[in-house]
Amino acid sequence: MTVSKTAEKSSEKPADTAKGRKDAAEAQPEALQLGELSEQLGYILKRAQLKVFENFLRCMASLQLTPAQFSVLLLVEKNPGRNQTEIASTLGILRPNFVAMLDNLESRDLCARIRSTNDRRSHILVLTDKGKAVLARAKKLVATKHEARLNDLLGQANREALIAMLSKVANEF
Amino acid sequence: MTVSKTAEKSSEKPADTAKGRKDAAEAQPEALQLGELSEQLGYILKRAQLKVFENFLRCMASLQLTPAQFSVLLLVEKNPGRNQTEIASTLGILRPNFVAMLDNLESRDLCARIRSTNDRRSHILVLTDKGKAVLARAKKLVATKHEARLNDLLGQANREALIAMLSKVANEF
DNA sequence: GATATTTGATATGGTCCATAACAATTATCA
DNA sequence: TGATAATTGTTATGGACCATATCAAATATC
Repeated sequence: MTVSKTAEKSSEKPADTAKGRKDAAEAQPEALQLGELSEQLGYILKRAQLKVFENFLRCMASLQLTPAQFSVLLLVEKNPGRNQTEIASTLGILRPNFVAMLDNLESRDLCARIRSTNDRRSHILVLTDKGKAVLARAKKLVATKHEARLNDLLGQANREALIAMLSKVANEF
Repeated sequence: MTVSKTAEKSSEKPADTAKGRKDAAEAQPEALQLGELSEQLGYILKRAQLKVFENFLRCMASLQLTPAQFSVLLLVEKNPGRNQTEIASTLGILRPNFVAMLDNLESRDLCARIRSTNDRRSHILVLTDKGKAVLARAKKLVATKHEARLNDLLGQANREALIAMLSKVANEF
């Protein structure tokens, strides 16, 4: 389905620099027909997902949190005392790829790895005080600037219906 | 929001090999609490998108078409006589990245680049006969095996509502 | 006709995802 | 108990996808 993440650079200049144009009569850029593409589930899903992630990053610019990082902080907060493998696998992150991610969060003093006394192989993950504070601010930004945008766009009822249907697709498709 | 594409390997073995467990009483894997994550738009969107792409690839296994390749074939069919830049930009693909993609499709004799006589810089894209035939079969597979699955899951009305809302998000978020 | 722009292409780097392999630690069980 | 298997975090590595700079050929602009 394609749809890159190039984002806002839709080059809103008149685009009058098209080619096939002799008179001043036909000056349209002759937009392409999307055709059946505009009803393809995967195509629309990916476009929507890219737009949502873009907006998320803009809303979180002041905290410098990516969607993935935000999800890690949320999950660690809700599940204290879990190790890397448990957190990573719940999020669908492979353990090897989770290492660098945690290195990042830990270097920013947002979370910490603690050697478990029960099983000295594993690292228990916890949020630092700063991590808790940042997550609290992040939640507010997400709620007021990000999720609220869905209400403005779809309305409360439709927003809930959308989330419900997407969950169903994510779980049962 | 994370959610890798590791797919089906959810390791459905009893997972009884957990740690904190002395008696046979408490043998649950103690699933993590998703908490607010399960209502995060981006998280669910990405999960749903990965599932849909997975299913798309399975449905198209016999034709070896990725979602991106399918979208290119669809767009070229609906817009004959367009060049690489036009097709690529409509799909949100950057021109440099579109080259290898076309090399692939052309090597499989699904589409062809034709030097334009009007503007000898550009390559007009067309589907080959084989490309048209493959696309026709692909459409049928997508309709019967892929998109039909949404109806089975949500019902016709909800399916249309979901597509409409996702389009709105993709265009106006 | 000199300069700028466009098109397809190459080279390159970044990010994310996936697999193999390893040391340290723990579990299994003969 | 002790040999073997499994688990945890980690490193190394490769692939797929995305983005930028740059280039030659062709065209547009002035």
